[in-house]
Amino acid sequence: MDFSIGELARRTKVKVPTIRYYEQIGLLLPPPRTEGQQRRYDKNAIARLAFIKHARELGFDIEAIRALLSLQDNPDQSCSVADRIAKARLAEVEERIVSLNALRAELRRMVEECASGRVAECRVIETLADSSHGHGRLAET
Amino acid sequence: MDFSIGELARRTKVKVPTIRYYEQIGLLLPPPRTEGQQRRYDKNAIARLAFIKHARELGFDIEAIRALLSLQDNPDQSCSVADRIAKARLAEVEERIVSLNALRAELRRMVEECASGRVAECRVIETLADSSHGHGRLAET
DNA sequence: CTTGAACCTCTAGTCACTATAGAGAATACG
DNA sequence: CGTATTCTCTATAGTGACTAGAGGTTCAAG
Repeated sequence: MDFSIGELARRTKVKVPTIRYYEQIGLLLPPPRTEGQQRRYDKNAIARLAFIKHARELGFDIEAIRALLSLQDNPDQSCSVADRIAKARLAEVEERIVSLNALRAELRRMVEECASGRVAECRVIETLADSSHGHGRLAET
Repeated sequence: MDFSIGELARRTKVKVPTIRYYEQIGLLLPPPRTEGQQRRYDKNAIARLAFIKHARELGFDIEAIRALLSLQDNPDQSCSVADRIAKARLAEVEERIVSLNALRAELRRMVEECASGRVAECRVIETLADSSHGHGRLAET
């Protein structure tokens, strides 16, 4: 019925050091320990960790997840906070897609125009050296 | 003809500490100093820093930029290395766009289905808690 | 009982900066 | 020339979300 951190890692596909890290920053409660101080988990831990994992995959940051978890723990509250967090994340993602599309366009142009000759006439290098590019923060990746 | 680090920062829109950082990691050569040990730059520094800035905006990492700069410094080499670096970056960006599109779809579904009632029946929280989601690393943002 | 995989804590490293502190240098104005 | 303001200097630490490593302990199988 209860199992080790390695088993939890296997079942959730979250790495062992990451689980310990989540405990350290307070996303996971410290579980009971064996006499030898090894952590023992139950299926509630799987559910909570799966929640965290899924939220991370969707790009929510730790603070957002902390808020979402506390909502999950208090199901009588209004869900407007959850809604707001999700909408904010959606807006970020949409903005990001726009700038990555611009990025892709410029990279494609660069690559297509490269004649694979000498650097002296390379469009890749030339494009980078060209200072007439006004875009703000395109990348951040 | 020569100017301070603050002036270079203003002209390239790269922050002063970032310029010093680039010097520290060897992307920019240490410039001459005044008697009082303040850095003095010329227009070559503007060009090089603009190159770096543009490459960063396109999401090239420091190591890639180091390679691109060394190509720029030796224009007789083949440009196939530059081509390869740019293509690799393009591939990264395209992969990223694909996963962000999947992300956007899931977030939209979440947000649309949220009836803004109690958390107990909130689709946002429910979706996150649902462990039947097999996508690998979607986000990383 | 012995082996060896899995576990423990703690510290430091990743990336590309950004922030802060405390001190000295340069410039504008009166 | 004095002084006030702004700029610059170095050095160190912090960011987010982990990941890697050292060095030691515990557990379960055989």
